[in-house]
Amino acid sequence: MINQKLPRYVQVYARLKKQIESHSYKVGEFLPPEPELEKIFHVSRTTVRKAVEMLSQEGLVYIQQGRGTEVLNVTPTQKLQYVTSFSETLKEQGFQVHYRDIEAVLIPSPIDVAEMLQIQPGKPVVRLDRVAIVHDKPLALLTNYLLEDMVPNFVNTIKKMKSLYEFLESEYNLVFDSANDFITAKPAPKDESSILGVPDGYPLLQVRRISFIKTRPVEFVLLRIIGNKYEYFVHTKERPPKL
Amino acid sequence: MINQKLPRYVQVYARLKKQIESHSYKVGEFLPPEPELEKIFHVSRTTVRKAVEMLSQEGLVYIQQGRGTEVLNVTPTQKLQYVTSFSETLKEQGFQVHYRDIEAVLIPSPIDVAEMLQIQPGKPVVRLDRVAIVHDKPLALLTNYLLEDMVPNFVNTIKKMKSLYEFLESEYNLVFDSANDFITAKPAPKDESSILGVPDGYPLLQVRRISFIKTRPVEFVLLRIIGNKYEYFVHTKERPPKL
DNA sequence: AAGTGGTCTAGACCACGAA
DNA sequence: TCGTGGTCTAGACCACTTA
Repeated sequence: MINQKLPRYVQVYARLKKQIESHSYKVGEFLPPEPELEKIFHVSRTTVRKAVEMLSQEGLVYIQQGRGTEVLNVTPTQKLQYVTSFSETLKEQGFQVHYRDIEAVLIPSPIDVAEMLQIQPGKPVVRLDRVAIVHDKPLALLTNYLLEDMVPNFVNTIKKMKSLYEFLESEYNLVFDSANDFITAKPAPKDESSILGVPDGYPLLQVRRISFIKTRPVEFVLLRIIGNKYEYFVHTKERPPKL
Repeated sequence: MINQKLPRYVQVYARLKKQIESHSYKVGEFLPPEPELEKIFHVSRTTVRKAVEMLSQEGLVYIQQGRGTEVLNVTPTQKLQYVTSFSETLKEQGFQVHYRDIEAVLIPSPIDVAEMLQIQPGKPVVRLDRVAIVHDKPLALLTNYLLEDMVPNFVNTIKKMKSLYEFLESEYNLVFDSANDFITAKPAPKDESSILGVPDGYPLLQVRRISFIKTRPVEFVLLRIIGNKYEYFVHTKERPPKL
């Protein structure tokens, strides 16, 4: 076993997940009842329940009191409720992305960016501009602002990079814990439309993202995607209990 | 107590939430440690932890091993990670919405709708069209498709209705458990632009929603919102463990 | 070293769904 | 009625943060 140090409930979760994805447990069937799972994995009820709960959170199973835990069909778009980068999302959907016209500069933070990142205006940030290319055509413009002290010497090291988030993790050991996205539609201004190769005023899907490490905002992203070429997927869950 | 029948962890959750929202526990402060909470509420550790976990899921607190559980600042936009209707979302943000040109018809399901709802094409569905009005101006077009057998006699009963979801709950005892949204930007076609009062081809934020009860799709919604007049908010969380 | 949250157990009883 | 998942307890030990 590679993951000897992982908590038991994670191990149970992983093994169940593998069996679901390999169709050892087929869609529409039920998982073994919890007392069975206790015996199978030699763990307590609590541990079993936490593992199954994780599967449920991911949308892999549907738990019903009195009936059992049903295996659901996993659509590939279903997994995107976690913090992922634009390029990872596209890769999931089978598109090869690369970036052109990459440019990184160290600048004093503009007011709006400073506000988003909850820092003093003028505090240095790295601004990274890129054009996302899919099938040899521009799909989107990306502008990232990163706190300079989180990514020292960033500007000189980024020349080739497939995914920013993978780069940040490998080079700086930075992983975002959560993110807030604000999505809207807007007409493409002249400079953006010319780069993207669409008519002036063409609809763009604009995403403003603030990324957090613990509770601290460390990145602000402005994404402008050609409308009708990309869909943003969101899964929403049941409400919290009414009181 | 009104909620005598609720599980204890929900009661603990509710009381903690109330204290956070009334600033009895201030932003940046820490909740009492879990052993303290056990004593305060006279419950076991498990129960305390489940309650705190719920607060964390809602983004009200940030739990840190070895440090404590920190109270976070709650922005009003932060609560929208649950299934809500368009009008409820707008109301949260302080906008008064009402609907005009409400029209409901019983029709055989078109192919694309049938596909979304996983039913036979032609199976009867209720189609509901509305124009959402804010500040006396059109903001969005809404088209809902509902399985006919879920909402018998719907067409004759909807004349006045503030929120469809509230209506469905009170009249038919229908509450959606989850929903999938697909968001994109598209140019307004002629018929839609004239109703919305925007130029032909103006950017619209389009949301396609499939709503579920248990695992069964029961509603398909097509939302077309005037770009730049509305922001769709999404909070994404940490990833599941790497295996 | 002390105190926090994280994991885990064994066992009990309750609530719901199907037969 | 029986078997399922849901709630809850008391207690133990581990892992992390801070001092």
